[in-house]
Amino acid sequence: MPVSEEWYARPTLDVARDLVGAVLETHDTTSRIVEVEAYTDDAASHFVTRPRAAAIMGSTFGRIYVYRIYGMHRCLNVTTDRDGPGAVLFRALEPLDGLDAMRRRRGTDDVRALADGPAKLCAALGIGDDAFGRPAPDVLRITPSAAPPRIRAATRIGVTRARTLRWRFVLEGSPWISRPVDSPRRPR
DNA sequence: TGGCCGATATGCT
DNA sequence: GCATATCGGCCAA
Repeated sequence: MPVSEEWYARPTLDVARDLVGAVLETHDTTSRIVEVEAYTDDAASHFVTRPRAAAIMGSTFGRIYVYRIYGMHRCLNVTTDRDGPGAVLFRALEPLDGLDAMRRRRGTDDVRALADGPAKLCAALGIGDDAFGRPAPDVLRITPSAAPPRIRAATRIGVTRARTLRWRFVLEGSPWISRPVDSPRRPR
């Protein structure tokens, strides 16, 4: 059973963890979510660094938040938390079905590289700026895994602030993640 | 209104 | 490992 908007109203970290291992369907693709990151009101969050563009993080839950970065890339989030600002960034997917559509939109035949990064998966799914603000269930059908998967927590990728937070969550042992998890003993 | 910077991807050394 | 494409969002001035 796909989740409703209400499912995203819970605390951001709970939603983020529950998304790992879930099956994600769009109108023409099916994937497993293998890597996400959580953002709330921490120093690295767009709610802080892009207060206007990311205001949706504070005022909604269960809505699509798409942002642009480095001019050409788009990344996909869902807003969370009824009681405060929050969003979960989708960072990597394991493609299950609709591979041809993904290949076409990504412009590559390398299955490994179809969705192993936030901008790559956004392109692979065909999510554009027009999805901004739409109810998540209208765009993404999310079905959490029946049995809780093994999850590994790590530091978030590419952020320069709030580096100590381990709010990157990956599916243990998945070969589809965007980068190896960092060691807890050697924070960067 | 100018200038800096970024939750990235890719190609080259 | 490193350079760089490419541009919206933001804020200082």
